[in-house]
Amino acid sequence: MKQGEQTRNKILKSAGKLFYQHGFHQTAFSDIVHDTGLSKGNITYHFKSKEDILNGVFEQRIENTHASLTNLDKKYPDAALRIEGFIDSLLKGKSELTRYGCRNGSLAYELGKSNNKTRELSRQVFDLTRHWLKKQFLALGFSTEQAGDRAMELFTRGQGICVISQVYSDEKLFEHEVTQLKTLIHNP
Amino acid sequence: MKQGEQTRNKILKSAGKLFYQHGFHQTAFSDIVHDTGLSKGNITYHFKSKEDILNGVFEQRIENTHASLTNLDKKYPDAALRIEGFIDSLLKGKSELTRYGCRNGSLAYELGKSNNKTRELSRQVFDLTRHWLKKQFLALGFSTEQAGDRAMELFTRGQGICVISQVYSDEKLFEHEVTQLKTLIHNP
DNA sequence: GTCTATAAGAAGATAGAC
DNA sequence: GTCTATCTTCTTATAGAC
Repeated sequence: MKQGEQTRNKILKSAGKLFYQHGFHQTAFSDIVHDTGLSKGNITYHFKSKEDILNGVFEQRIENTHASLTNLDKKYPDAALRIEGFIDSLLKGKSELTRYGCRNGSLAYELGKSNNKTRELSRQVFDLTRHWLKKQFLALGFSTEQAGDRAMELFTRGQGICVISQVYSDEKLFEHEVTQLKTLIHNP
Repeated sequence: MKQGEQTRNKILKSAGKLFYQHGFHQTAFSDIVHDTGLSKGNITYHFKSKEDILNGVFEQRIENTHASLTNLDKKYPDAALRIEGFIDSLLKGKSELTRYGCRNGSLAYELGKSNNKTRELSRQVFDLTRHWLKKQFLALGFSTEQAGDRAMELFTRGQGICVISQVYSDEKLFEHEVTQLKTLIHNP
């Protein structure tokens, strides 16, 4: 990896973390400067504005989400196990998810009200997971309509759980609600 | 109503709308000045800081939520009808809810990451609805545990639907998902 | 590519007149 | 109670040296 590319990734990683943990508007340019240890000028060289960094973060997340889902496909041969693996990955991240909410959902919710570009990018990230889930439910034998409904229910409940358990700062609540999502795999 | 109180309410109404439609950090003090038609000095006379306005908005929402739920109690004699009335009120607000998300959830999600006071106030608003829902499910004959689970499921799904349908800017999606919440009233 | 220094603007909070 | 005017700080963006 060239040095420029390395710096670029460092900025995106740092900004992605800060936007997630504090929100976009509560993250100042100078926060990214501090966190990366780079100079303001250097960051500006790679990204012409804060919004430009945001777009880069989203692109990175599209890649990461795609990689995670592909990883589940490789790890588990069976659709039921894949969905279970997906839910388990939520459980594994319960501490972060309870504290800061969903990486994508919280950012989308903060910025989607006004920023169309962000809403479009959020949609792309969401679609990756939503379509993957639908595919798994189809493989389980559900009809197209049913599979779409199941995927959407699992998805919306996941998002809602993140909102609620963050407000209540309650990991037990998170765990209980997310575990219940597994009933969606089998019940008719 | 005294003039001071009138002005105070005017500020809260305006700020509540702006915080909801644009988010807290994307609403500047000057936006509230413009929207109310009042002077900056006058607003500062009633609220010593922007965060003070925020707290006022939350107090107002606690009152409004309480009033809405009491209203449902008066309007419908039966628990099933009350829950249905609750869900119908969501459907009635679909345009706003799809565009800006949940009044309380979106603000809670934006600010809950860092602001403890806000998280505490959000919790109070959430609890009102959550406990009310649980009470209705208890009246329907569910066990304490089941009623709590139902209330929480209805609540989290509602929140999740708001996040998702905002990202997709899709009222049809909102309507479809919210309507499905009615199955929670009867199914075992 | 990376740095320091600075500009230009917006934000929230304050002071004092009426 | 309500206004105008000002202060201070923070935030983003830019310019130019190395």
